[in-house]
Amino acid sequence: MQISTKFTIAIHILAATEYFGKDMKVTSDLLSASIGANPVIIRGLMSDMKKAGLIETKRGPGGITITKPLDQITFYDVYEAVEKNKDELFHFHEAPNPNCPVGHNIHAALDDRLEKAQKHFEEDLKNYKVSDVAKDIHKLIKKEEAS
Amino acid sequence: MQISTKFTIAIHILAATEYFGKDMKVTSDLLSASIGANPVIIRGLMSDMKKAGLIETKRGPGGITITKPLDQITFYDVYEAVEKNKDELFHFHEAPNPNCPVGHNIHAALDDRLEKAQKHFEEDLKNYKVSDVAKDIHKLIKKEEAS
DNA sequence: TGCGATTGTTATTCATATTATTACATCAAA
DNA sequence: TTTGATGTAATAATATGAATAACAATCGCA
Repeated sequence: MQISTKFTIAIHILAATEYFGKDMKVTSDLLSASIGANPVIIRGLMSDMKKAGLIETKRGPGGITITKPLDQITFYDVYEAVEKNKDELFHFHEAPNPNCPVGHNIHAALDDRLEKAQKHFEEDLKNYKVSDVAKDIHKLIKKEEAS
Repeated sequence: MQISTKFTIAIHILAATEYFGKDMKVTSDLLSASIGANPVIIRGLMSDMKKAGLIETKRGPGGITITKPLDQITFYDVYEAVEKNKDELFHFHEAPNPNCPVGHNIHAALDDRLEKAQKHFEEDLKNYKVSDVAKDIHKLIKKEEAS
């Protein structure tokens, strides 16, 4: 029961692109090295985020460009872009017995509440900006360099 | 990426026990039939909920007894009792590169925010009471019987 | 005391989802 | 047209979830 690594990897992609993008070309191979995940996974996430309008990619010359300022990208944007099965955070058991009065009605009694909880979770994700993560990384790196 | 069926099954167990408990002995086999899941799974969840103090069980004579009034059991109590890996809702990729400044600091920059989002999710689950589900089931069954 | 019923628990298998890997087509720019 | 990157499919490896079988442990009752 965990949200897949795709989510944290995608945020890592954005943060690393912001950090390295000024100085060098950011490719799936470079990101793969920073993240420690397979380049194909990175490319898949790049593709997902491209479809969601968060980044631009180019073949050949390669490299990622972030299309929106990071302070306009929330955790929810990333979550929505890359996570599968996000439509149903809760997983209902398949076959409650239709001949049992409880089994027959459990769905109706539960679904609204689960949807509400899921909605609240998603809304909360909108409160975290990727730019804040990027800022913290800059700070942490500066602190390291100073010491 | 889904919360396992354990959670909804556990709520089903409580609701069915409340509904049937007055009239008959509620065993893992009975629940298994209502829920459509294997009795061993049910027993495992019974055991988890027993440890969490939500129900009492007995061998031999068998049957579940709910030890707390249902309006004192929230979705969070159930979630906490049965869900594995609930300590880390978000799944970090294992091996960010320690030699990369971003890979090296991504954890520190992200963990607090992920913990906060997780905490909010858990807090929200405390707003839903199992008794409300049970009440709705009673209502729905009565409506069916009337028609 | 011994029997039947039920929970408690382990081990095994099966199914599904996640991640890694290989391979190669596609495309953009020099 | 060559080079270097993305895009994507197919496959394998791994992890997790769930089903199942088997049996020990326990309780109540005759």
